Amino acid sequence: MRNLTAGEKRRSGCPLNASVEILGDRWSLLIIRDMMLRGFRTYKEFLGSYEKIATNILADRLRNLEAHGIITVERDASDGRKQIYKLTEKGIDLAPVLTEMVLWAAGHEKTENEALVQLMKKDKAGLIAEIRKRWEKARK
Amino acid sequence: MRNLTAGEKRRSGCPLNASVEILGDRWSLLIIRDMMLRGFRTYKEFLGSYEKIATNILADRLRNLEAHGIITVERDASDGRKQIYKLTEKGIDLAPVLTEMVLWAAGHEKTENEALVQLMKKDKAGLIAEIRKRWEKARK
DNA sequence: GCACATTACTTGCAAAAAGCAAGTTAAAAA
DNA sequence: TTTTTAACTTGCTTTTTGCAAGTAATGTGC
Repeated sequence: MRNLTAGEKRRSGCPLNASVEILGDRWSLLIIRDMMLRGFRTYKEFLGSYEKIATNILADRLRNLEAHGIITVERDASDGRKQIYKLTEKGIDLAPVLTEMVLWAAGHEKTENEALVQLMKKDKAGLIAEIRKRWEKARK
Repeated sequence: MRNLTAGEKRRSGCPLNASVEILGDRWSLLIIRDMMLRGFRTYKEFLGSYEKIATNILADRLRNLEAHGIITVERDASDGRKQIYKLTEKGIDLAPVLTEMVLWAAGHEKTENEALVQLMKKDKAGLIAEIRKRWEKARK
C-alpha cells in the first residue's frame, strides 16, 4: 500500500478515483497490455506496437508506471543498451481490470482479436491465473 | 454492437484499445460510478460530486457517453428544467470494470470507502447482480 | 580501433484538451 | 412578475499530447 509522494494530491479518497488518476489516460493500459499479453519488455517493442505511441509520451508513461510501482526497470545484463521493463505484483494485479475492459468492448464495440476474447469468455479465471504464473516466473 | 460514426477512427482493433479510447480519461468513469453506485441522474448532482468536475467538461463527457450509447438523456416529465441521465444496458455492463478498478486501487493504494470495498470483496458477483437489478427496474 | 548501427531516450514547437470564471437560456417558484 | 434553479455555453489561460528532429551510450562488423 503506497503513500502519496510530495507533489501528489488526490481529488478524492475514492478507490475508483485513484485508479482513474493513475491509469486514466489513452496509453498506460495499452503498455500494460503489451507486457501482460504480448510479453513486451523493451522501449523499442512498445514503440512498435500497433497504436503507435510517440517516443516522448512512451518515456513519460513508463516513468509514471514505475513511479507508481506498477513496473520496474533495469538494464539488460547481456546488452547494456537495453532497459528491461517488468510488471510488479501490483502490475500483474491489473489483469482482472484489463480482462473486464476487453470483455466489455468485445461485447459492445466492433473489435478484433476474437481468439483472445473467446479465451477470456471461456475461462476468465484460468487465463488470469496463467498470466500471473507466467510473470511470477519471469520476475525471478 | 455499434459501428463507428463518420469522424471516428480507432488506433487499432484491439478491444482494450476501444475501451481506453471511450473511457480513458479522468472523468468518464467517475460519472458512471456516480450513476451506478450513488444513483445520480442530473447534471447538478454530478457537479456536486466530490472530485469537482468543471461545467464544460461535464457537459462534454455526458455528450460523449450518450454518443457511445452508455447513457441516455431525457427531460424530466415533472420538472422541465431537469435532464434525466440513465445508464443503458451497455453502461450497466461496465459494473465489472468498475469493480475490478476499485478492488485494485483498494489493494494497492491508500483509499477510503472501506465499506464498499469489503462488500465487493465478500460478494463481487452479488453486488454486480444487485446493481444490474436496480437499474433494470429504474429504466422502465 | 574505428565507422556504423542500435537502443533509449530528450528537446523544441504546434495542436488539442482541460480547467476556470463568467454569462446565457428556459422553466419553475415565490 | 420578479427571482431562483437547472443546464448548459463562451472566452481565455494552462496543461497535456503529439510530431519531428536530435543526442548519448552501448554494441557490432571489419
